[in-house]
Amino acid sequence: MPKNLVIVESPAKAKTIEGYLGKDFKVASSYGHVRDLPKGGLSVDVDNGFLPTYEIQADKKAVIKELKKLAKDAEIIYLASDGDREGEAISWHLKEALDLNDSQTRRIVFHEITKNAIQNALQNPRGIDLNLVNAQQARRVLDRLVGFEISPILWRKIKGGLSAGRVQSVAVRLVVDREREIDGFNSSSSFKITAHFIIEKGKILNAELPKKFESEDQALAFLEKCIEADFFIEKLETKPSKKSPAPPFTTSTLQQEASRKLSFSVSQTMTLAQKLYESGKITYMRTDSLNLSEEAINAAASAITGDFGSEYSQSRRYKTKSKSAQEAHEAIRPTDFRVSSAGKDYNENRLYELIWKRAIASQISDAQIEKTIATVGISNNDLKFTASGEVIKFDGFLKVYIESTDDENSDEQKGMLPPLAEGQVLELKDLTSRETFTRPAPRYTEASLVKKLEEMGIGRPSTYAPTISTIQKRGYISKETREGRERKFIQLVLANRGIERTINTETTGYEKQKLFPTNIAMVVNDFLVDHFPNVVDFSFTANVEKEFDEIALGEKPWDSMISDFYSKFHSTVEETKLVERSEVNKSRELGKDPASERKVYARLGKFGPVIQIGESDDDDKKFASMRQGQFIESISLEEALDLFQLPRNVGVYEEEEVIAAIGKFGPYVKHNGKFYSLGKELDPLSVSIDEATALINTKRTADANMVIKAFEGNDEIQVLNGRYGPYIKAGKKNVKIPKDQKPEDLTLQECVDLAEKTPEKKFKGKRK
DNA sequence: CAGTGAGCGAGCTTCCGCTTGACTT
Repeated sequence: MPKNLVIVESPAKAKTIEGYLGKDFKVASSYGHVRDLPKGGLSVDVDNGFLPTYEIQADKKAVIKELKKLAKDAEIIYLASDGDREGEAISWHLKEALDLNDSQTRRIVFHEITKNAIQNALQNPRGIDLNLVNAQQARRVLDRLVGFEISPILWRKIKGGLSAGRVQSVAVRLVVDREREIDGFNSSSSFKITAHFIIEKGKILNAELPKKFESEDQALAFLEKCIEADFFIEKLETKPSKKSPAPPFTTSTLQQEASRKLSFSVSQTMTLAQKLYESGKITYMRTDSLNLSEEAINAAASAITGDFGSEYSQSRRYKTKSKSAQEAHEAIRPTDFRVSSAGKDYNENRLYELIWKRAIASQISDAQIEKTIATVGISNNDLKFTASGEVIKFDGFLKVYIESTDDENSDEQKGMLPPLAEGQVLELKDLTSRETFTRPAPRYTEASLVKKLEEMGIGRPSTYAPTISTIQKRGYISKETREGRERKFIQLVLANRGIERTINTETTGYEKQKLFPTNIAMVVNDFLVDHFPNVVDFSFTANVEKEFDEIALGEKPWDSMISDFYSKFHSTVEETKLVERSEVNKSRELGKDPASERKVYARLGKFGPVIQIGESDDDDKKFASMRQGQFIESISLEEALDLFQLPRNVGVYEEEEVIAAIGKFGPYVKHNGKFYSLGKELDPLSVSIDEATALINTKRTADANMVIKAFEGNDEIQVLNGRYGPYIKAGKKNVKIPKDQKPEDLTLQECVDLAEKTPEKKFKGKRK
């Protein structure tokens, strides 16, 4: 029987550590926090020193029972939860819940999972730091007070089930503010000049004018002057430069890169990383630390030297910039740098590879680059073109990893310039002036919102993914892909001494998986900004964090900090209860309906944003739901009136009426009881009877062709032609047909075999 | 795969931060 019990937070960690310690140690896990404020009510005694009531969480009863049993058999119990505020509190709650006495209890902390670090920690035990525990308690109580006092006001004034909180309300505010910024953005255009020069046979020099022209006339004047001009290399500069690798991943940077490079959602990244962690492939994935253990740095150096040569090895130690970082873990890295590929499936594999590359690159030498800038003079003008190129002299870390950016305007990789000499005369091939438009700040993606929150010190690595999903579940934010619209731009091209003007089109505003606020988010946000400006202030978290730090240092009692906050906060809560519902959910008057001469309003109705024609006390007032992407604050009268044209009678086909409308799944036409989706090209307001019948007929032929093969005596299994190609339908299972198989040649047995080989599909949809 | 929208009242919803599985269309 082991005489020592070590309790850590994570079971995977427990397993690893048990391997490091001898027979005298049993290592168990608490699975995170074990006690919390009860779910049901406030459970904070605001009249009595804010005394919290704690209870063992329902899902931790079994854990506590097991830990109690282990503790009874042990002489010494080491509480080894993380060394941060939350970890200290976990140790204290464990001590309370397990009824441990001081003499048998030790508190130990380690920052990396290595044999040395753990043995070192065991040699240096201490007691529980109650100041740190109190700082956590203050954090917990503050969040409960804010969340549980504001949310019920939202239920009464706006809609049931809504929520507000220190973290989520700021996240929503960021998205709402950005949407309004985009809505109010006035795009202006200017003219950018690029030139192609012929150097020698086949070699072309691309150059651009650093100055943009404000108007087409100015651009045209420049081009006209260039007809008579000579061009020459005025200056050639070569500068050595270097590039350094990015530090290894933290939770937030991993989420960002996996989003940009692999198109993973924030929660998908975390689920995959969790699997890699549990199978021992990577270190802990919820961390804000850039630190690598000495052992890891040495292991990386030896892997790099072995794979690429010693000139590629450059050990680096990174310091975490963010103040809020709590450094309880290492950065995210592979547990074994020699393994460049791991994971149980395609996506685990891709995520592992990303982590491996980033971590190993952080320990590889800088890339040495030679940058060349050529200045092209114009004989009859003081303006100059520039052309730049770079040559990689030593690739260094670029051999394995290139970081991506969110910046949509960032230059693609620059190539090498053709051989040039100062004074060299250039032959102009063509010169283009293209109208370009200024763009507003981009909408957030899940990952870029996490990045922003982290920069502001709001939220923690363990909560980024849940926060992003909460604000979507509450109906504040939706993640959408939206088609862009076409925009015309002017282009002037000078070639062969003549200038040609064309008007071309480009697509703008295409948004892929971006975050859009809903009307409810706007109403809730405005309410919070009006009445609780301090709580949704972008620096609220940073301010209270400073106070939590003071509590942790023993410089301030936790309950007086909470009391200072609460007295003002709670009186605001009481005042706010008196605010009228109609004051919070204002209806906006859009104008008059020309048909009925009645007023038109936009407001948040019981079932969502709605347009209303007629006064609220009219018996025959009319309603229409607003469409996605329409906002109460910005919808025009014209757009609003359009909504009343649906459902619309498109015409008659085969003696049956064709109706166009918008349903739950988007715009559709209905004919003879069947629905046909209109897709993105056709608008239900303008779709013609010809377009509608064409759609009905294509869908019919597709239906007729759907069954490729059926088997006699077995109606469970069929070979079908689906949207993504042929597939086998075996009961409820859909099985893709391998490329080397012809669908029409499949036998029943082959279908059965393929179906059996395919694992049950995991559910990926929304939970009810 | 709609059109809904009164007012009353009971009883429900909610926070953030630590952890994993169990569960569902």
